[in-house]
Amino acid sequence: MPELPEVEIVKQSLQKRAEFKKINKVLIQNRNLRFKIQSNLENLLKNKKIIKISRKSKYLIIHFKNEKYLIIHLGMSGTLHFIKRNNKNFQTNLSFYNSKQLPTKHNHVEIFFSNFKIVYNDPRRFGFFKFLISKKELNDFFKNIGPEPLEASFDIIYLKKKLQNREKNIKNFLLDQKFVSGLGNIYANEILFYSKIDPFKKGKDISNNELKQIFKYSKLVLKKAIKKGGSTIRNFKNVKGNIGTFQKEFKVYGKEGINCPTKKCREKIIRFIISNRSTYLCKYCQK
DNA sequence: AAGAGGCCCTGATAGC
DNA sequence: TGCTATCAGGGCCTCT
Repeated sequence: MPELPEVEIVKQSLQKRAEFKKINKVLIQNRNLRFKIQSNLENLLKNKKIIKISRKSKYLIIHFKNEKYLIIHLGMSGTLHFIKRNNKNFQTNLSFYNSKQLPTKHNHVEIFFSNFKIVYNDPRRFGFFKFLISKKELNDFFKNIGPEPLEASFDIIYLKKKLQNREKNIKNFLLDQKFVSGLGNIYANEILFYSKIDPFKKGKDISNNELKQIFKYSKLVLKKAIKKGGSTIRNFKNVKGNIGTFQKEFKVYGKEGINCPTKKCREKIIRFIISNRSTYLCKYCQK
């Protein structure tokens, strides 16, 4: 589910419920995520109090004291579920919770607090958990991650410098986390539609005016998506929490064959594949 | 070095 | 009903 706006929404609800809370116990059902979960993660997290929860691009960062961090990435299909304890006899068993909303399969990690637990579910297992033991490890982890569109360092000068003389098309640039972080396939498509730029256009061919459009709409689209609670598509049954509505505002993503939403434009949205990712555009509006 | 594509994995859906 | 093919919100790795 997660591009920057969706991870931001998850972060906000995590903050509300788990910030300043102590982890009592961790149960790992399946360690084989994108990277194998380290064998001592349960011990590392046991009895640790969460002092802060933040987000960097599509990564969640759980902060503990003495510069210890847990990175959580949701991959393509990762979700976090909050399950309240409803039984005086606290048991580390899924069946002891009112968990009708919880999927029955792929609940890989359970993090127990005194009155609730957080369950990590991920059918495709492209997500991961990684524990970092110093500020330096944290900095190193993010050293190849570029600025988010909403950060100050993402400005016209930066854009121009990065795109000039480059053969790579602008769609791939927007998906390249080293160049700009937090965007994924949905928002890259949407931003290019708003900016009226052909996704196939090479970095070196992007005009100054087009740079301004990318600058403007990458911020605008993300802000609006966050405001709408993110996008919820391909809703997994029984999953609660994914209540975003930005998918209702998609202009081109998933709209193949639909009329272009631009007033007076009579073209239909078409779909191409760029680097194995579906790319939607109006060939009349996007030049 | 830069850029494109393969691949990790499961599930939903479409078409026969 | 049951196959098969295709597609999916990410990103690391390998090849050219």
